[in-house]
Formats: sequence, C-alpha cells, structure tokens
Amino acid sequence: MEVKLPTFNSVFSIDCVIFGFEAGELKILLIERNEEPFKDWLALPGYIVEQDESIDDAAERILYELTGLRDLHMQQFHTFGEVNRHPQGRVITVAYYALIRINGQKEVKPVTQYAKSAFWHPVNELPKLAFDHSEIFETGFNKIRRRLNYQPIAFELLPEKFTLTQLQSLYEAVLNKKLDKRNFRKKMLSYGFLKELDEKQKGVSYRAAKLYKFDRRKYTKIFQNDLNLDK
Amino acid sequence: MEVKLPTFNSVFSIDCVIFGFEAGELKILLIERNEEPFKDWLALPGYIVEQDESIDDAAERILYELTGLRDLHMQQFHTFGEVNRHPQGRVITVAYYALIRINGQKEVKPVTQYAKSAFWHPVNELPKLAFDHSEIFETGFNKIRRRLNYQPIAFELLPEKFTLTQLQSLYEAVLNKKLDKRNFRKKMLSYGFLKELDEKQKGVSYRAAKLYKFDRRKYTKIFQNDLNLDK
DNA sequence: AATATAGTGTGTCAAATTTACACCATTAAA
DNA sequence: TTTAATGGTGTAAATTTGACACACTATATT
Repeated sequence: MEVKLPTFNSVFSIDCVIFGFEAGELKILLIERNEEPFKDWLALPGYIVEQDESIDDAAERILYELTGLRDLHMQQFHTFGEVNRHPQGRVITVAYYALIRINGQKEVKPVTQYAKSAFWHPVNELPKLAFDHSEIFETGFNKIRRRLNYQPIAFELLPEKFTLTQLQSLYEAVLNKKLDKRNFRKKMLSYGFLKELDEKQKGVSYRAAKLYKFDRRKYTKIFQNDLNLDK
Repeated sequence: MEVKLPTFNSVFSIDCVIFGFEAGELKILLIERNEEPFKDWLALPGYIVEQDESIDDAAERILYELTGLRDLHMQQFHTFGEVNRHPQGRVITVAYYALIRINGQKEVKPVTQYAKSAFWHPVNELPKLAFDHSEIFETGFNKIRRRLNYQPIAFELLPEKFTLTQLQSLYEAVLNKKLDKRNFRKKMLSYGFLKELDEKQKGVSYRAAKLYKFDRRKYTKIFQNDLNLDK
C-alpha cells in the first residue's frame, strides 16, 4: 500500500519523570544535557522517538540510554503539544512516569553522549529545568499523587521488604501531609494485601520494626472488579 | 536559531470521542469516512495536526471540520503510538474527549470532504471502527467513567435545566449500574452545587418533576482546595 | 548496671458516611 | 373515575473515618 501521508517535519519525543524514594525523600531523575539547545541545563531524561518503535518502546529505550535504567513499568500520563515548546522546531512530547526503588549500589549513568550525567534530585527544591520540563514534572507529580490512593504504586518505590513506618513516610512525602500513625496502619493492614514477614529491620539503634511485603496476587484478587485504571 | 531537528516522516493526528446523552442513552459521535484508508468505514472524528497549531487547538479545529461542533471543552486523555496503527505510515494520535448536550435542533454535519456524514451512535452496540478507534473509544469511556465521580462532567451532557431523575439516569448509563433513588438524591443535594429552580418539567404525561441547574460557581468554591485533576 | 534515646506498636470512642429499604403524591390519559 | 407512570420523601443499621496517648523494646551511652 502506497504511503500518501503528508510529510510534515513533525518530531516526536518522550520525556520521563522517574520517581524514587530515598532517605525519606521523594526524588526524580534529572540529566545534565550535553547538546543544544539548553546545553548544560538540567532536564528530564527525554529524546526523540524513532520511526519504527512504538512510543512505549521508545520510552523504555530512551530512559535506558540516558540513565542506564531498564525494565521499569512506565506509564504515559500526558502529551505536550504547544507549538513553541521546543526552540528549534515543532516537537510534540509524550510524558511518562515510572517509580523505582533507588538502590545505593546501582549507579545511574547515561549510556549515550546526549547527557553528561544523570542523578537523583529531591522533588522539593527543584531547579529550573530545560524546555517546559518543569511543567511536565508538575503534571506528572499531580498524577501520581492522585493515583497513590487507588493504584499500588507506593510499593514500586520501596524496597521489597519494608516497615509500615517507611510506607507511611512515603505516603506523607507524596501527599505532602502528616498522617496519623494508628489510622494509617489500621487502614493499610485492613486491605489485606500486606504480608507480615517473620523478619525484622536490621542495623537500627532502636527497637527494630517488623518487615512487610506487598502481595501483588492478593492485591489483584481484591481489586479485580475495579475499573481498569491504566491509560 | 537554526533548525537542526531530524526530519522524520512522522505524522500527528487527533481523534475525538465526543459523548452525548439523549433519550436516556449515552452516545458518541461517529463519522463515515470519505477517504482511504478505511473509506466508507465508521470512525471517530479525527485528522492530522498542522505544523503551526497546538494539539489543543488542533482538536477543536478538527472536531469542527468533521462535525460542525465548536467550543467544546475538550480534554486530552491518551496518546496512541503503536507503529502499525495506521496502514499508510507512522501516525501517532492524541485522543481527546468532550461531553456535549445533544440538541435536537443542532444538526451535526461535516464541513470538509473528509467525512461523508456525522451522527450520534449509542455506545452500546457500537460497530467495528476504522483503525484502532474501537480501542480509543474504550479507553476514553473508561476515563470518563472514572472522572464522573470527581469532576462535574455530568452537567455538560445534560440540558441546562434538568431533573434529578435525568441526572441519575445519566450516572446509571455511564457507570452501567442501577443506583438507589433516595440515596442518589440525598447525596447530590448534599453537595450544595445544585440550584433548585421554581420551574417544573413540561410536556410529560405524569407528575412533572422539579428542574435544577448546576451552579458552577458554588462547585468551584466547594472544591477549590482539591488537587487539580486536569491533565 | 543504669539510664537515655529513638522509634515501635497498639485500642477506643464519637462522628460522619454509606447503605438498604417502601409507600403515598401528582399528573395526564384512557 | 380509574389507570399508568413517575415524583418525592425518611429512618435505622452498618461501616468508615478521625481524633487521640502511652507503654514497649533495642541499642548506645555513661
């Protein structure tokens, strides 16, 4: 079949808002750009979509190239299509978010030349970012804030085994408000998808807390009747 | 500043899922295509974004050209970017929804040649649509289903003056389940953003119901502290 | 050994919200 | 006048939410 489509000079890109949680603080991944425009500026990891890859595939590839991270569960959340959002031409960008356990070991590091470096930065006190990336970040942050209450996204940010206090402080960081400890625990445990382990926290200089695991099978069993919330 | 961007043959389009409510049924706008590919098929109103218009502007323009409808409050909900979703090349599409009062008078009618006709079709019993439009519709329908509970979208579908029974049957059509009349009314009225009018329904052959209006000012006053849910 | 420190883990009651449930009232048409 | 169709209303039980304080435990310090 012949291709009859108009051949505009339209460019598509992906930008990623990758959240992590470390030392009680919510962080996102930023890169230092190594290309014009906005050379040397801080930006969200993002790049151009190739002709022969779906946008979901592109999101994974681009994140990998700019940060070395793979196999995240990325979720599209908004498309930004203002005419002048890119100084060099028409670029429409699809924004994705993902959540990840920050692992002290695993260094984030660009695989391509497009970025000089990649690093975690607390979401409070973010500097001004390249392009409209500050707006993209805000939109994404609002998105996960809302989803926290009806999607099990918190557990993607925590280590596999976590204490209820860690879980609570994550909720507090995302929602930006204090929660009541007893009510929080009562509620979380009442859902029935947290599995209490026989293990305790280690290396703390105070009474060690019990560790829990998120039981995804139970979760989906409990919520299988809910509407599909993705997309 | 020189344009250095790659010049891929990427095409952007917009597709619209326009909901209406008539005779107790939820409907969407379909067009009959007048162009290859999928000539003569039914499809969502959609077309290609121009170089010099934002995607939000494009959505309004395209909807107008294909259906004659203007000034709807359109809301982006998802971007579809599979490589082979369009048989003639790479086309990424941003999907929008809008809600509108179906007005017996106001005929929907294409302004361009791209569509032969435009018409309302019940969301149950939808035929197979062109491209991946069936999937786009499903995604959009799920979206408004969810939003119904925390955005005042129901009122965009109803006439300015409506009865509580009409409001309830709209909720039932969107959520696809029966609701309890007394509880529904109690709840709706308790919000305080419905204004009871001194008027009654006319032309019915049974006891006429009171008419109500949605008071948007009160609504925003009540919910101004909520998170911004757009985007 | 005693003590200080820091965070863990737990229960109850009041208030608010949600749910289930049925019958008389009104209007127009037959 | 009767029938058909829908409008409009209240209460009680169950569930959920929200407020609230203190004893326990493990380690580090003296």
